[in-house]
Amino acid sequence: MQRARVKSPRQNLADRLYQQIKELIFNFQLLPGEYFSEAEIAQRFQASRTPVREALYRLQQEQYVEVHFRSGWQVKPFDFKVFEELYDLRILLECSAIERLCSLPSLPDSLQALTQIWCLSQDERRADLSLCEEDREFHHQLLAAAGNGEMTRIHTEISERIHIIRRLDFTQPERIQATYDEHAAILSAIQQADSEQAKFLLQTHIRQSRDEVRKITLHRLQEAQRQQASSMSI
Amino acid sequence: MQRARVKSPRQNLADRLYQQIKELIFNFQLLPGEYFSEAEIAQRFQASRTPVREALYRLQQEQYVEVHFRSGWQVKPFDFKVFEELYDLRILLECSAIERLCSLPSLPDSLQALTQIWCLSQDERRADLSLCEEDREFHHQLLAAAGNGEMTRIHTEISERIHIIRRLDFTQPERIQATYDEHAAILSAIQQADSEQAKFLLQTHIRQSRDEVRKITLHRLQEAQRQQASSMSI
DNA sequence: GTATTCCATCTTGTATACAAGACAAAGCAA
DNA sequence: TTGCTTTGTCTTGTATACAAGATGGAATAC
Repeated sequence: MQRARVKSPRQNLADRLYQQIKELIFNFQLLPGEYFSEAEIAQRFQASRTPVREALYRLQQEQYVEVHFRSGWQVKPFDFKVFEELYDLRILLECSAIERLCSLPSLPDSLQALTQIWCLSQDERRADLSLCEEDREFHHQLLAAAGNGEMTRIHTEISERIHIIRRLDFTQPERIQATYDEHAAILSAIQQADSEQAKFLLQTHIRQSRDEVRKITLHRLQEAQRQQASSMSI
Repeated sequence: MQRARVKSPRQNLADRLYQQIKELIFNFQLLPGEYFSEAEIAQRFQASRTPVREALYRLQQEQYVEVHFRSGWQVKPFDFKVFEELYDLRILLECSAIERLCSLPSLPDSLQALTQIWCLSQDERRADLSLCEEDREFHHQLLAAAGNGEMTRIHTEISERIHIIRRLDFTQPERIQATYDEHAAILSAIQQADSEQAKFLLQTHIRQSRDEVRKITLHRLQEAQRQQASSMSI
């Protein structure tokens, strides 16, 4: 008979590398479309190729990078069509969550907590970049509260993938104010169990974000690439 | 300047092992909850641990197995709650695909082709187990025709996970007849661009499949485990 | 008999060695 | 110059060696 066994008590080197390589990509230190080798990464982080490969294969499965047979790795080039698809998938998942939430007899506590963060008067609101994380948390909590673990897992995964461009949008003050307004309105509709209204608001909210991102991304991307280029020439 | 590079021209050993280990799980040669080690797998397939590990980590990301820190691997135990969640996610994705399809001016050719497979008279119908694959293909084509590649990718992934229990259901003749009828009705509704009717039929179809599976799985699972046990004792 | 400690064994995690093939630049022929 | 061949270097794919720690049973103390 088997005993219960520990479930990875500490973080592997491979896990750390996974995070660190992902950060390289998100910070545009590895640019979309750029080629690199396992040895480069291993040297940069003072590790051997084995855990680097493990991290890279994980990133490959999550669609961030791609391996070419004996010819190195490549950061997946930006594909705006894919981002649009991911946004649509997000809308689908979150609308489904809203429908579920509105059919519940009472709201879960986790959603009540969201009110304290988002339903604020103008002068109580924050405007720093950490709000981008709060925003992700808002949408994540919608899914989590709806109670379907698999949907939540998928939603988290695609939110993470969208994050790389979504972040670029979160520096504009008027967008931040709009986010506060829209989140508050969505929560209010859910509290009134008005499923149709909540879904409409959410769709508008996400589509707006999607359109904003579509507008600014090319510009910001070039900016990020220039920054990267100049920092490398120092 | 970088050249175009080949994209894995042949199948890796790791890829093959991934398939083979997955088959072990699907055939219940590795039972849900069972512990095993990398070395066992490596020896069984006459390979080294490296590609085995790569395959296992991939299976771990897809939720089939789990690694325990320095204490071996485990096939994830059956969790019926998860299967229910996956079924609900499938319904959501396929209903979304149907809505999209019904809004198109004309049906894609790939859907027309499905009619030839499913809209058959009683005596033209087949009844072998290969229909299980056709069934997956049917639902896959719905997603593919709707045109959202990411939704299709996710749908394929969860269909694969459901397949392990879905297969057990596909031996009952009356279930096969019902599948023919229901697929034909769904296609017909889509052809008439009757989104609501198609969605209703599809939901009923998938929920029925889910409920059937729920009923028989425990029985069949024990059967499969007995078979496995007896083949091992020979 | 029971609980505890210790140790041999087994497992994964990581590093390294080697093999097979892709790539690119140099050399060469026309 | 242009195109082809060759060859050396680089990259991933796979095998193996070693390290750190988990597990389980035997030995021990009581």
